[in-house]
Amino acid sequence: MSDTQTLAEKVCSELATAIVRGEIRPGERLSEKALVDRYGGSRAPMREAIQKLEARNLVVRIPHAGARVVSLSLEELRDIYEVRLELESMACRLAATRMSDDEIKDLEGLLEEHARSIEADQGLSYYQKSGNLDFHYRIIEGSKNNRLKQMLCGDLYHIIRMYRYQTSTNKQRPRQALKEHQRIVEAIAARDAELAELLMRRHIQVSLTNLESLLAQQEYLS
Amino acid sequence: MSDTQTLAEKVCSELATAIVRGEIRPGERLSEKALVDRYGGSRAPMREAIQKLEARNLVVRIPHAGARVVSLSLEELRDIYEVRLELESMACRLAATRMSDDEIKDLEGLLEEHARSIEADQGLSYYQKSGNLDFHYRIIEGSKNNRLKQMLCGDLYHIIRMYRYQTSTNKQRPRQALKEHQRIVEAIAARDAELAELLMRRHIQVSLTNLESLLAQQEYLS
DNA sequence: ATACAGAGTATTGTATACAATCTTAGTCGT
DNA sequence: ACGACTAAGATTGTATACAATACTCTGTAT
Repeated sequence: MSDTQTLAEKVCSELATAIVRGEIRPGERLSEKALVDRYGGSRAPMREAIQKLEARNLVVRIPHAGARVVSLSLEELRDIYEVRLELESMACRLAATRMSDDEIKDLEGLLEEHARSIEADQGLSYYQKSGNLDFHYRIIEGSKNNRLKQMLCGDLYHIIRMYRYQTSTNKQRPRQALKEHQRIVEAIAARDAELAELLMRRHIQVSLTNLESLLAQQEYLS
Repeated sequence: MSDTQTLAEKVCSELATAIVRGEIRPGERLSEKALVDRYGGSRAPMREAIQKLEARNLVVRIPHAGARVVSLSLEELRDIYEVRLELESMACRLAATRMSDDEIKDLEGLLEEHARSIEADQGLSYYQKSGNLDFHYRIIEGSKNNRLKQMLCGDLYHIIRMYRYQTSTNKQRPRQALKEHQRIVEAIAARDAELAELLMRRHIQVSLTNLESLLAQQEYLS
């Protein structure tokens, strides 16, 4: 069971990271021939890779006209954030009743690690990069709802990460974010689902609010 | 712009309805050759059709092993209902603030139609079939959130309709459901987002509660 | 009788070739 | 100068052929 991975899957995941990293820009075209030239193989696997990306909402395909990297308007981005806000709050509520004591212990340990990393003031970027995601990911895991997990991690997060430069709020408030994380975990440990949901909602709300103010500015211009 | 629809799309939508109607049963295999024999054409479009179905979560594909119609456990179904409950409640909350007065008027008209149809006691099945869906669809539309609409109508509803025999609750309570619909619309018309969300949540909750009791029974057996 | 191994078949993954559609550049007319 | 039409080129949709993998059935050994 070494490399049973299909070529289409490999190309798909490579393209996905390239898109998320911005190496391929929104609106840019993905021609099948160009992918053949770049990754080798034939058109069939490339086509399949593109379709997989379409399923992840990373590209838009128009019959006979080709595929383009998705290019979201601010309004579409607001829609996504709105849904994410709701689903992740829900996940937090469920996690408060469904996480095992051990999982909660682990989560507390993770936060302590983050705290140390911040105090050392050198893992700041670490905290930003994977730490924040890690925390949210564990909450989602804790919801014990696989469909929810699939929707949040599979569909929404790819796009959110792609446009993460919008979430400039989080950049210089790691301590504040950590505090909020801690209070969320406290609520979960207390099995207080309502409070946990509320705190998570507030925690994510800042990004959404920012986005909405951007939207408002944009409307002034038109 | 007559029949610019691609063969893969045609096969995909035909298969989708066949799956939702139960003509192709959960767990059944979808061989590419069989599809060629049934729908004509060659393997390439059939493959693409299957991939599209996978994107809709109607089939599961395993590399080198083929595709099967998705077969959900009760637990997976619970997950889906849980997410649907949350998202549709959210849609209702948003609709209360975002629907235009005209749209609300239309919605009230729709409910009056349903009422007549029920009193006549002949369109009972009509109410069940498209009427119920129509109501929920309009609320979702009213949320003005296209991503939310896509998730609910595109991904979740296909599967929910596929397993609708589970929602036996709704069968003999059209009057009750209509009442609930009316109160929801009243809340929307009053622009009371919180109440509208709460009422929708309760309205859908019965199905979820049923499912959970089924789950509980199942656990007794194991 | 059951479990395991292996060959053969069937099915999927990939490559290439052809047909249909769109895009683009250029020309013509107003 | 600008817009509509036309034709060449490029790209996608479809068909067919080959390669790689998985499934199945048979036979043997325990």
